[in-house]
Amino acid sequence: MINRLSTRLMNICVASCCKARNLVKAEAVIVDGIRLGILPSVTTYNTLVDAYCRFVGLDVAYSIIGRIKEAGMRPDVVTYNSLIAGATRRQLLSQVVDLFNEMIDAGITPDLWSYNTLMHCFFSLGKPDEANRIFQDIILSNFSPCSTTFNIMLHGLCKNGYINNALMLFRNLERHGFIPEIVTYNILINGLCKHRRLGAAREMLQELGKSGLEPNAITYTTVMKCCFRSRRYEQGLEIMSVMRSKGYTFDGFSYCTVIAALVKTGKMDEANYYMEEMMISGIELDLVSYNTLMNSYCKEGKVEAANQLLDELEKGGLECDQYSHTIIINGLCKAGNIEGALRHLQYMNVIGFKFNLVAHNCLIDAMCKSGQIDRAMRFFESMEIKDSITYTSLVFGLCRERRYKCASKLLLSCLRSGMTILKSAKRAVLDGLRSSGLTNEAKKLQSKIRVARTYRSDLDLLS
DNA sequence: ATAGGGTTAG
Repeated sequence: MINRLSTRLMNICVASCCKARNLVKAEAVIVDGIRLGILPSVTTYNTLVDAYCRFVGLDVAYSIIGRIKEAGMRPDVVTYNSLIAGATRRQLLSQVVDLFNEMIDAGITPDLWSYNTLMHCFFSLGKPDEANRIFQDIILSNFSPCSTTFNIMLHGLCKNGYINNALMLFRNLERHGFIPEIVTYNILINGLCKHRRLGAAREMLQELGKSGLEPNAITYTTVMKCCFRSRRYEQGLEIMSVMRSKGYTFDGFSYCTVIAALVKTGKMDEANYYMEEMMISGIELDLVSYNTLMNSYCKEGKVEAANQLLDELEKGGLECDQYSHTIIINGLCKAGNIEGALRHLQYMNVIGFKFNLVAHNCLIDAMCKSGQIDRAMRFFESMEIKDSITYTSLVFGLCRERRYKCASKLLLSCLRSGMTILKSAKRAVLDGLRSSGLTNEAKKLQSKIRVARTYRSDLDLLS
């Protein structure tokens, strides 16, 4: 009895060390416990599995299964659920599937948590059909879905472009005996904002108010971000001041939203003010905060400082992502250092990052703006993926060099690939053709643009 | 022990 109580105490200690990301101390607590004759339970190990998954790596977490067996116990459904969640966070589908099978082979029956996580995994990998199959299985099986099941489903539908299906499911929630939570509303408001359905988002916000729930910091940050995205900066900043005056948590997410918007609009004084405030607020800076700071440095031309920050965060145990590197590449481009940017792009490639469209677009634009249009065209040919931003930069670049015929060809191939292009880019080409006496070419281009548009809307109707 | 908001390019 005393020992079991001690085990529970040990679990509380281990959990608190894990929460503080101090895994060395967590292990030390276990060693000390064993010395005193207190044996860890599966729960103790499960706590470790989750922490190793989150903060160290999947392999180390997985190796705990061996330790559980050595201690004469068996891993349980929680052990596997934690590992599956870890693999899901890292988007490792094959490992998720392997773990699932291994769990079943070990005679452990997956529970609702397992299926919820699996569903989330499929959604985050862009496999909505598979996720939906799991959802149907849950509904038809003996499990009763819980609120998380519905929230994961709604979020997954929104993220995969099925906002209308999400709304339909939302309207049917009551039939499933489920009352929307604040999380549910936040998921839908965000989905509507991302699909630029601001009116519907506002209605949802009102509905949230009427339901008796209070919007929280996440709701506010979502709506604020939406304002910035639709270039209503004043309105966004107003929401920020409401948040602050009403005493809502103003955390790293909110700071990054505001700082990025200020940097984007060139309001560097205000951006610096909030950056300073964020840094002295005691909020632990995470990767996204660092990326936001790096981008701000770059905007001021301090690429070296941004690079230092990149080293600093890696020394601090964080791992740079493609945003970090793209921000540096963009910074180098904007500072006119195309060679440096190309070197960094190659470095990204060497350390295992996949093709990054944004980084390539930065380089295309920089080459165009520095008068190296032929180099830009060669670089363009080498790109495995292109989008409307790639084309826009090049079309403007070609117009700047008065190569209107070439610009016209590129414009058409953009439209014919089903992409849209800025109106101002079309106008630059048409005006250019006319001003250089190619009136006939301009007319032809205009009608071809019209044909491309009709064709595109036919495609839209078909899909 | 799973779910919601933040960072890059024309």
